Amino acid sequence: MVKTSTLQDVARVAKVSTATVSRTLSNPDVVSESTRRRVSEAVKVTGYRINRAARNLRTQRSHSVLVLLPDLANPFFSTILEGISRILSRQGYSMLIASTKQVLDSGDRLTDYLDDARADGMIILDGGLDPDVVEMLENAPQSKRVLFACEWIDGANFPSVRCQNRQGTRTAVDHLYDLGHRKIAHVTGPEGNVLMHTRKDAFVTELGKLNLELKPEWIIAGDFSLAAGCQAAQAWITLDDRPTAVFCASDQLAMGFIAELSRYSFKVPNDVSVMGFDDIDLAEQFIPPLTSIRQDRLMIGETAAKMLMERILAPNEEHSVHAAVLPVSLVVRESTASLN
Amino acid sequence: MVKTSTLQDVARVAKVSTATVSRTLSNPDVVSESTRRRVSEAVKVTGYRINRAARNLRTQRSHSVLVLLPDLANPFFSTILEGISRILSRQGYSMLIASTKQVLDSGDRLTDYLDDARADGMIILDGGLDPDVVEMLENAPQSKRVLFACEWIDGANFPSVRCQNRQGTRTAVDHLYDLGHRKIAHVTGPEGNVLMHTRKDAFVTELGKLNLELKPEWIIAGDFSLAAGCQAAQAWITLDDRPTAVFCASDQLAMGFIAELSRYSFKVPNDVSVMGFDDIDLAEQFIPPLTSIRQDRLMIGETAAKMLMERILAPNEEHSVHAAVLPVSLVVRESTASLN
DNA sequence: CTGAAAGCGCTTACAG
DNA sequence: CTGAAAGCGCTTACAG
Repeated sequence: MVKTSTLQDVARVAKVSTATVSRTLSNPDVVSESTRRRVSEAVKVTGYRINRAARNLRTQRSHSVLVLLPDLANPFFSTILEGISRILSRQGYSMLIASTKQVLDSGDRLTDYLDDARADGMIILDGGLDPDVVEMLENAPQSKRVLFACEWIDGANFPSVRCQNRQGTRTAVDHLYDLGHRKIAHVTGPEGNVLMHTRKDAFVTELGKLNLELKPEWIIAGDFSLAAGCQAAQAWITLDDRPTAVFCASDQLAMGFIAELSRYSFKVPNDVSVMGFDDIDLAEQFIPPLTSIRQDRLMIGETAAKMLMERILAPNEEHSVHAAVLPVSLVVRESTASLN
Repeated sequence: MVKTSTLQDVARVAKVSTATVSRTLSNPDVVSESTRRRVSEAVKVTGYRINRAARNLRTQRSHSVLVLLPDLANPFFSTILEGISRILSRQGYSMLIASTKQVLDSGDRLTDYLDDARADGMIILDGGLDPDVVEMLENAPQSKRVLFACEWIDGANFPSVRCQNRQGTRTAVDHLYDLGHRKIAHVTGPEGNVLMHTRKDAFVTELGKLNLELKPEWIIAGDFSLAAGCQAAQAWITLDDRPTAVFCASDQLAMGFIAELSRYSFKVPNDVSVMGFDDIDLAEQFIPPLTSIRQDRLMIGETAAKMLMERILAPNEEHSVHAAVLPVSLVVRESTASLN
């Protein structure tokens, strides 16, 4: 372990006080031109790097943000992380990652990250927190630095970023309707999930508006996963009166659905139109390429990080945006077709 | 911002010194039973949480590890992160994530993370670092705390974790051979990538061993992506003498390859057997389900984290394992079939 | 087993 | 514009 140089070393070389070195580095305008030169020369000579642990302790800031995922292994989140990280690193902040399960299993509380000076704020991508965990978050003195993205907690008042789930669902149903479909099924996300309810509700509403029949068995319970999509396909197959189109609450569901159908020699879109939600990267390469509702995950991440940073850097200001709802768009590919 | 209680507060309540509180918390065996009780009572009363910034400064440890990815948006890495995170959190360490591009674009040096007390070590999942960056890492005083996973740097001496790339490639070729294929093509990873070269080299060697013909145009340049897989399919289609089997260096390549073929009405595996490498989650659900070489990404992550933690916690010991090479296995599904 | 004291490396009011 | 000094909240040799 080689000793790295400290502010003291720089001060000694530049023949100024450590206060002046610190000022030069963090607020150059406030020192004289010649001092600035001497200090930056000394920094170069000594190879000085600021010690962030020391700065963090002194400034009472960790300069880190925690991103909490339901599941680290879920690829849905990668692009969102990219967006978050871009904004954070631009502000000199680091991105800490953890999964809800790991944090809670280890006996830690979510608020510990804020309380023990590990993170200045957190972005939660998991709307499935237990009510008592949510309550603790709400009552935490630091609750102003907690923000939800993608999912959110109904009834709680955290700022959040999400996509237009209702609008996207309407667009999906309308697309199928415009293709001539009148019997449309929905494969849902997991029970209790806020996105599942929002999309299902919007689905039912839109069918009502269009005066379409909706048999109870046309709402097929799923959970966003490939495997659930496969099971949903089984359910569809056994129906007496099969819907001619299926709107799945996620692309993974749609892919599983189509994959399973093909094992039973059903053709998509010839035998049934299928569409998803999210427009993940693979949707385009799937066979058939998947019609989907696109959400801009990079923008979700960037928006969430910007909103959180505002709250961290100016905690006492009023922040105009409390919930950012980002646009979605219909991407028509080959898994949906006219009813003929 | 509510004031959280400090060691001082706990000491006052427990009527002991801060030294004793600190000891009780970090090394309970060394204090008396009664002290232990008084302190833990005081901790409860005050709601004390350790301030990690202070501890980090005092102990000269950040209690964080940086994981460096080539690209945050690539889902290949998610399970590896899960594995790393499990081990780290068990040791009270946090996981910092950044992408090579972002770090270097921001003007920071990779070694800054180690030098400025942000991270105690780093796991690099990017074998494509520029030679000057590698040189800087090697010469850094902290180079003992740098470890590569999945990919590595040829010629550099960092500890690393990887899968059996050669063995996996041999297994893939043998599988196709056993099915009766004698004309086998290979779609490679990106030029310059260490996995690409390893797998290509192993492929050529194995074909040689089996006395199989290998025309130069049967090695098709790719880059691990879906899009490259599509292009490779185009290349395969235009061949006069088409190989009857194709070994792709990644599952994404294989999926792109198959997707594109299907647009030209070629059937897999009837017209050509195709297999991938990695066995990503989706491989099983693809149509047809993809034959692949499975690498255990969870174990890669866990092994990497364990090896790094050993080096962080016992920097002066000799560490027996310098390179961990983890087993792969053949997963036979429906994208490969007997030549008939 | 316990306490007094030093010190990790910064930043920042305060005074000049 | 600059410096002396205090202090962020811990841990740990040292002494008893």
